[in-house]
Amino acid sequence: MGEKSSTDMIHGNLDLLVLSALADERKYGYLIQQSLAAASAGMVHVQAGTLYPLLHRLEAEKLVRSSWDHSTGRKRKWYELTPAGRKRLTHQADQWQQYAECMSRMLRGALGSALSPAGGTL
Amino acid sequence: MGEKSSTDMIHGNLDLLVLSALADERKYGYLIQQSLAAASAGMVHVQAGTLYPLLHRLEAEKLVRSSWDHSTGRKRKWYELTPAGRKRLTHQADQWQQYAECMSRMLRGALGSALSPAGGTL
DNA sequence: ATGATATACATAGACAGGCGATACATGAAC
DNA sequence: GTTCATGTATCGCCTGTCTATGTATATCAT
Repeated sequence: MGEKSSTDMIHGNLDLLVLSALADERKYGYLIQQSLAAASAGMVHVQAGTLYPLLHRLEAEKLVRSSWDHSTGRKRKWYELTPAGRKRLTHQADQWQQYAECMSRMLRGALGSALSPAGGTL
Repeated sequence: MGEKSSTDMIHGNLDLLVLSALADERKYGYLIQQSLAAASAGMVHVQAGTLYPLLHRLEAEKLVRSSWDHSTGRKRKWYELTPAGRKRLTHQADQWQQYAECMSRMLRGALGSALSPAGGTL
């Protein structure tokens, strides 16, 4: 019930993930969704209702730019990183790394105690 | 100023951090605040307006239990993990670890490309 | 051909977590 | 006696994510 899906931890890092998905090549929304799912081995499911507004926001912030492709039957909106977006990607990835290491350190310490609690409540 | 503070990434993991702060010994709110800041070398600043409601929520979920101490001049509300809380801590820490590794893998891949972009836009 | 499913984009409303502001009370320092 | 650190608490706001819904085309099985 109270279980939080792993996608819950994503909060605040979705920008980063989407940016990272665009690092190697331009992609359209649906493709970003698929490639994130693939790259994360199914851990990351970005909902369409989350992704598209997010993409619009990134574009408004000039971190990505888009162009429509009507040549195929299904219209696709291709997104690519702007230089600013690429810069943001590296910066934010770096920040995340620092944060993750910090968390790991803290959790390692706590888990040591968790296995042998002071109160001996177990 | 679209800069997000590192505390922004905390979203959804604050429960976990607070739980971890209580792993080794019982603490009261203000002390949790201080010890998290110390353990994270200043990276994690839990606001009072965030912490206390969170603590109440954890207690409602039976993950922690509290008791007032009026013996000193300043009244303090001491919190300690329940067995359920300890279980949640280990479980959630494990989940986080998996998630973090996943993120790291994805970012490493992306950053490789970020330094040598396909479009050569740099 | 008809209907189900996958592709593809989009918006709207609800919800929850975290933040800033504010409040109040005690103890210590000056 | 006033200022600062301690200590707990609530409220309203913002933002990010989710669910539900809507539209339209391509593909595949029946």
